[in-house]
Amino acid sequence: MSVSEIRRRRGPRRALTEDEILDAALDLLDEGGADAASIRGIAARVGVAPNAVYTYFPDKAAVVRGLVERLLGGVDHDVFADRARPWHERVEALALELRAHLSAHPGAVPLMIGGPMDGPHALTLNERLLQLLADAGLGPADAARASYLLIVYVFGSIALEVADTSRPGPLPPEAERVAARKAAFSATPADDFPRSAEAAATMAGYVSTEQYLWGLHRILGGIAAREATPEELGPVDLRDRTGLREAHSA
Amino acid sequence: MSVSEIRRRRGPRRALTEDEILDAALDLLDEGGADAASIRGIAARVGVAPNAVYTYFPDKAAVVRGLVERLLGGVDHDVFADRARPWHERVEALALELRAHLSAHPGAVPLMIGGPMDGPHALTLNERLLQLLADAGLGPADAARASYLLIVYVFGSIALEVADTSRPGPLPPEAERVAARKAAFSATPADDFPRSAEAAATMAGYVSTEQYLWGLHRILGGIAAREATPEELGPVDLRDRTGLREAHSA
DNA sequence: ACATTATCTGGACGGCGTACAGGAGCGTTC
DNA sequence: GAACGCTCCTGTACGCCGTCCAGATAATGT
Repeated sequence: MSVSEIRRRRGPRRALTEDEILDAALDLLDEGGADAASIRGIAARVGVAPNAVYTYFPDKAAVVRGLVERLLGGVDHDVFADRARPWHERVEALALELRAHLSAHPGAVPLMIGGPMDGPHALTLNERLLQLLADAGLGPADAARASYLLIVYVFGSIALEVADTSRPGPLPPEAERVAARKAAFSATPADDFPRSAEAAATMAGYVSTEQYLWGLHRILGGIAAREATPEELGPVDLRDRTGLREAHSA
Repeated sequence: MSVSEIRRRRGPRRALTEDEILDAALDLLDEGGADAASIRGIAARVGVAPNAVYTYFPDKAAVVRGLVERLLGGVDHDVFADRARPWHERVEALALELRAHLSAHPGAVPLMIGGPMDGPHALTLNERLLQLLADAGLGPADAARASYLLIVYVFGSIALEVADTSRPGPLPPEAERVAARKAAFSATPADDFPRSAEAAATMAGYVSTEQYLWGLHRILGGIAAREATPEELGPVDLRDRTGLREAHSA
């Protein structure tokens, strides 16, 4: 301490740091959901006027980007760094670590999928995953597609889970969520949706982490099978209407 | 036409219908993104005062729910209804139909994953998918988990894709999106992220629909393998920190 | 000491979702 | 047919949001 920081700026000393602002934003996010993390709320929490925040971030989107970056930076890389373990165990460890880490701040999940994740921490995470898949013996193309698949599953799964319990505040414990889900689904008319009702009754015995891992294991199995027999993509009728709309122009 | 509708309400005739409001909301969504679909904007487009909308919907969330329901209701069920075809082809047809349908309104994707999809059309879709998986020979529990896995993949994949090109308006054609992606990724410093850069270079040759199908095929393969050898879930270290937080209370 | 520049403030603008009160249209009931 | 009562739409307003502008203040470079 007491190390006098060299100050390059000319004006008065800053009252805060970017990190303090992100801390306040994260607290508000955890307490009151995404709506509570407003510029004015953040400013009030750190004790400055609302527009003082614009000294540190150019606009709210930058604050959100910083928040996402901070959260992704907190992911523990050690739990899947051991290259001696089988690759699917390492992927599973990564998936569980990410899930645990992101579920601790459910309000941030919509912010993540709301914009591109291209910050340095996001890229680092992607890089680690690609390295992991390369260790597993996948070629560059398959590794890239497999990482995309895994990322979609991990983030999509958490996003859907958060969406189902979208009240602000921390996620309730898993048992409670399962119970609420059971109640909600069993309220669906079994006459109109017999299989949904049956599925609800069956699924109620499974905690959602187990369900999460089931899907992850199917994906890992599919990737492993692809690795074993790398046949080409079958003849598929690509009917991407999105691309067709502006065809024949230009 | 000219069928005089019986009017049960006592007051003056309604100037609009719920559908007109949803039409206007969808138009605004397509033109200007999620932000443009405001209550005031919708009201202006249909030519009423902003609060007149509250005659038809109790609040904005209800409008959004109606919008999501309308979009899900527009999914063509015929493309995967043929029970004579192999089940994985039917799932693929469903996935492609959903992708094409939702990509036509990218602004709506954040609205879908922003809240639970529990409307009648959403349940119908889930019901069809469960039926499809039951036709494939999966038991109720596996069918439920497999449908969850597929739904996560389809919606998560579209959501991430939309997030990467989050400017309002319709999605650009696929070739353009791939080019933009290539440019963005190749701008990542190859020194810090060598594998990401390599992946970007490799992936640039693949259109995103192909990538989408690659992941889908891995999932289908994983499900099929599970169907063939239904071994139990392996011994997995469940470390759900979410559930642990409130343990030992109550 | 002076000029320069970064920082924070009060105030304001336009937009949002939405609540409240009032007036006008229309079916119901005497 | 006239009065009633319900329904719809409007004007207005409140509190919130993100963000900009002008001004005061504090620190640095010269």
